[in-house]
Parts: sequence; structure tokens; C-alpha cells
Amino acid sequence: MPRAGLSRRAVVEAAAALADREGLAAVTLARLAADLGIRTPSLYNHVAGLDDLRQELAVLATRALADGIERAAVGRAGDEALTALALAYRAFATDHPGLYEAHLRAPSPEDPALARMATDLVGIVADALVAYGLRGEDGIHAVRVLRAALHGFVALEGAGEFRIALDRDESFRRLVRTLAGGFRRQAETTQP
Amino acid sequence: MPRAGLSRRAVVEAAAALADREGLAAVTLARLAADLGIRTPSLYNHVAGLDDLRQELAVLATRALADGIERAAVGRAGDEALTALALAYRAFATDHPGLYEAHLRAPSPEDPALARMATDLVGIVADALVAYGLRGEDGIHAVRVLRAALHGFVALEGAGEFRIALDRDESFRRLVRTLAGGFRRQAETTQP
DNA sequence: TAAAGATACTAACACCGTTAGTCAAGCGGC
DNA sequence: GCCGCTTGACTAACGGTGTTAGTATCTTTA
Repeated sequence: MPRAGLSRRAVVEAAAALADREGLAAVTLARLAADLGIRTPSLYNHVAGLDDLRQELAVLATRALADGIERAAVGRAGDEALTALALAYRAFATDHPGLYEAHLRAPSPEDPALARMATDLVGIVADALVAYGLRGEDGIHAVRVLRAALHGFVALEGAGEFRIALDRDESFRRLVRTLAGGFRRQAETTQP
Repeated sequence: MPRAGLSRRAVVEAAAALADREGLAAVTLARLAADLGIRTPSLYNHVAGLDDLRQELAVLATRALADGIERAAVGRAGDEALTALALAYRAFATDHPGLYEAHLRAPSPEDPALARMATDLVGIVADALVAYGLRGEDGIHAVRVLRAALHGFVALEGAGEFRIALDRDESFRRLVRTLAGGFRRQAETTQP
């Protein structure tokens, strides 16, 4: 029995690659073990089971998504920051469909490690909105609105729901434009 | 072996009830058969397998969602229609979480029966937007924007993503207000 | 070098969906 | 009213899944 030289990290990363390649549903312990060249029960030396793996995948995915949009938004402000963040969000979902799906499918959403990553994500989005004067509760509402719109778009797009032959990039631009206009107007009306 | 007096329709409706009660993931042939008081293989007399059942569930769900929002929007126009539609959309997702989840998880999204229901759904949403002057391609883009925002909100809400103790109803109202404002503005700028 | 720990293995179990083959209930035609 | 065909239930069996227990071997540590 030669050792495969695995680690918890290597297992999770192999699962992430498999998820992005063939979909999150393809991430089964049997398939993952086959990819790694070991038998299924050997995975239990690195991971406590399928749920543990999925949880770790959710953490990895949330961190990767947060990193992606942070890199895009840093150094920008206002509409420019919002647009860059939105494009990066959609790019992550397109480039990493398995990870993107995993980031909302944690078996234990209350897990502290995941909650911390989720808080970071919310913070990054919130930072991009302070230029609109949206802080405090207004900021949280706005983060929810923005996240909802972005997630909805990429989720429907990923599910193949935009079947009509009409440029989806243009639809996305209009979505962002609509949100930007709404945020600007709301900032004006609440703080005249 | 007494007959249970089942039918394809009864099986699908039992699956829908189970999905709403315990989540779509709980809808397994074994569990469904137990609920109906029969053995698992007997389900194959009514349904061609799990995929067939899921497909039928998606069709049922899409029809129910379309009916729900149509009932809410009929007889109204403008912001009133948009608001009623949005509230009905969210109410359906809240009252029927399993069905709502199923409506985007069809094994064969290209299936004609499902495609027809999906077209109906898009048409109902589009009708609610003509009052904003959004027709043709503008209308399709707007339908995508609206669906994305609504789906994203209820999906994140259903995934337990809005954890901060801040009124989600108010967040939803702001989402709808933002969209309404964006649609009104876009209608003005494209057709001065 | 010997002990200890980590890592892979085989064997076995329960659950899932699925297929094949069987058998009785219930309906229509004579 | 009887016969036969269709319908709808069943049992048995197979392959796939995740999981646990127990075992052997490699690698590191004392």
C-alpha cells in the first residue's frame, strides 16, 4: 500500500476541481477517491465524511468568492466599484460553477468558520456601497438587495433559464445599471 | 395485495407535499413509497423513475408559481402590479419551499411541457412590465432583471443567508422599490 | 533501533434507485 | 355470469452510495 501523500487540504481542493469540472452533484466520495487514486474509506483519514467535505467546500468557495470580488473592487468607488464587483461576482460563478453552487449549500450554515467568511463577504459588498451614502441599516438592506440581484442572475443563468436568444451580457449590464440608479436615488431621498 | 388506488397525479402530488414539508432532498422513491403505503418498486407503475418524478414536479411547480403571480397581478398595472407580483412570488417560495426549489431543478429543462409553462411564466411577468413601456427586447431584459432579483432574494432567504437581525420584509420592499424606480427611469430615457 | 502514529487497505453493512419476473384484483366482451 | 386481459401491487436481486470496524504497513519520533 504505497502512500498517496494526501492531506485534508489536497482532498478539499481535488473536490473543488471536480465540482467545477463536472458539477457539485458529481462530488461523491467514491468519485473523489477514484480521482485521487485511493479507495473510498481512505478518505476518512482526511475528512470526517461527505458532510464535512461539503462544509469545507462551502468555506473554500465563500473565501474564493470574497477574494475575487474584493480584488475587483479595491481602489475603486461608486458606480465603477459596483460594476467591477458585479462583473467579478458573475465571472466567479461562470468560471467556478461548482464552487459557486457549494458556497450556498453548507450542511451547517451556522458553523463559525463559514460564518466568518460570510461576514467578510458581506463586508466587502458593504464597502462598495458606502460611496452611495448607504451605511448602517440602509447599508445592510442595500447589501441584501445587491446580493439578491447578483445571485439571482447567475443562478438563473447557470440553470439555463435565459433561453431566449438575447444578449445576456446586456441583461446583466441593465441589472447593474438599475441597481446603481436605485442606490443613488435612495441615498438622495433618505438624506436630502 | 390490496390496491392503493394510486395514479400518476396522486404520486406527483404526494411528492410535492413531501417536498414542501421536508425539503426537496427528502423526496426519494423509498420515502415517497413509505408515505403512500406501498413498496418502492410499485412506484414504477405510475412514474418512470426518479428523474421522471422530478421533471413532473418541476412542471407542477412552474405552473403553480405562474398561477400564483398571475392571480396577484391581474387587474392591476404599474407599480401596484409589480408590487403584487413580487409579493406573490415571495409568498409562493415561502409557502412552498420544496416546489419552489423544484421549479428550477428539472432534469430536462428543454422538455416541451416544461418549456411551455416557463414561457407562460415569462409572459405573465412581461405583462406586468408593459405599463412601464418596456416591450420587445427591452421587455425581455426587464423580465430577466426582475426574475433575477426576485429569485435571488427568495433563494438567499431560503438558504438562511440573511442572518443579521434586520427586517427582511423591509429589505424586500426596498428591492421592489429599487426595481420599480429603475424600470421607470429606463422607460423614460429610452423613449423620451 | 524501537515505539508510536498516520495512512492506506479489506470486509461488511444499510440505504438508495432500478430491473425482472410474479401474482392477484378488477374491468370489458362474450 | 364467466373468461381473459390489463392494471397495479408484490418479491428478489443488482449495482451504486456513504459509513464503520478492524488490519497492515509506511513514516516519523523518541
